[in-house]
Amino acid sequence: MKKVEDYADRMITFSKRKGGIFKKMNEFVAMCNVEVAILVFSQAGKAYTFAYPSMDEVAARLKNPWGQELVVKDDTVPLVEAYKKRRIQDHMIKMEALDEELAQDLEKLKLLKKSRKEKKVGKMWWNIPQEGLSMKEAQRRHRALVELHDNLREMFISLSGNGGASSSSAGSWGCDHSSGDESG
Amino acid sequence: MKKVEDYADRMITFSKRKGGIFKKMNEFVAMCNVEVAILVFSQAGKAYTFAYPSMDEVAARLKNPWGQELVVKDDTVPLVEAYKKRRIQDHMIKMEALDEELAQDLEKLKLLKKSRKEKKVGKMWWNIPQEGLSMKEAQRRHRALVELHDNLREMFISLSGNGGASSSSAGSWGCDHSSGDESG
DNA sequence: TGCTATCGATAATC
DNA sequence: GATTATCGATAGCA
Repeated sequence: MKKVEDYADRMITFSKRKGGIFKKMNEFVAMCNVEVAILVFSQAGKAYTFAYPSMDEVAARLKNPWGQELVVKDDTVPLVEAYKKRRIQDHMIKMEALDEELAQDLEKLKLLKKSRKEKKVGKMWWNIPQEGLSMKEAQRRHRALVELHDNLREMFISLSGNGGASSSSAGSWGCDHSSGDESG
Repeated sequence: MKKVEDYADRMITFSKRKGGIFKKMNEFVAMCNVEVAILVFSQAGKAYTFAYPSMDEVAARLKNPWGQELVVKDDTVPLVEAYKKRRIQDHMIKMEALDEELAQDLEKLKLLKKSRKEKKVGKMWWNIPQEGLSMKEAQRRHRALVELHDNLREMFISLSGNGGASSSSAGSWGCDHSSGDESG
């Protein structure tokens, strides 16, 4: 959609649409029982807010969420299929190589877990940057974990006989990210 | 407007409407050159946000409007702060959960390696699934891992510098509850 | 601002 | 999750 070039027209459009949006928000809030806070700045620097029940309440909800449960989808299905035994010889060889890598992964992960468990997670989450857990370390940690899972992946792929290639480091799977999903 | 009583129906409505709002907000932002931040809590206590250009930018605008013509409530600033903290906490919780899963994986792998040295290799392969490691599970975990990493990366960027990487167009939606507040 | 044709969003249904 | 009829939102105008 195109930007409204004329300033006066844009203000009119802004006014109208803002009304529509706020009205719509009222409907949504009424229908779905959510709490919401909206903050809008027009080009004039004027602020408009919409909040239910109130800005304070919504902010408080952030600090004290009543549903702290993290939802992890589990599509795990009871295994599975017949494995192609004739490939076993090949896979055994690969497994030998995996042994070494796994040993390394184990060490990496141990260190990572150890250093983090010593600090209570709940108490330091906003101190992370100060704690020295830098971006670099996060990346290193990620790499270690991904390596481990890549090894796992290849192992399973080989075992189940599905085609599969890459083995290096970065995630090569389908990595769709859905930010928020509630109706699953 | 009536509240949707049935939970399942409400979730569907929520899903659809959040899409609509998301789209509409994009139009709004594009047409009228406004800055906007939306924060919504679903009934599950899950937070969804829409921000343009970013939460930080909008929050900053509160402190530094080039035309401070309007009196703005003070509680909107803690709102953004709380929002940041909440996001970090969510990620840490996810990380904890992942740790548990990874620890389990590691145990199983240890057993695998161990028993492989003791027994003859040939017997182990098709027993892996029964050991509790499934392909789907590994995939799921890997996806979670990659997603987590993305979140962490964003988190660190947001915390360390004021990079201001926003959810700009994609990101979040939400809806629910009644009544509202309009200033304008 | 109020009115209206048009367009888009949604609810219902599959 | 997709399709569609209906209803609401909006752009354009006075």
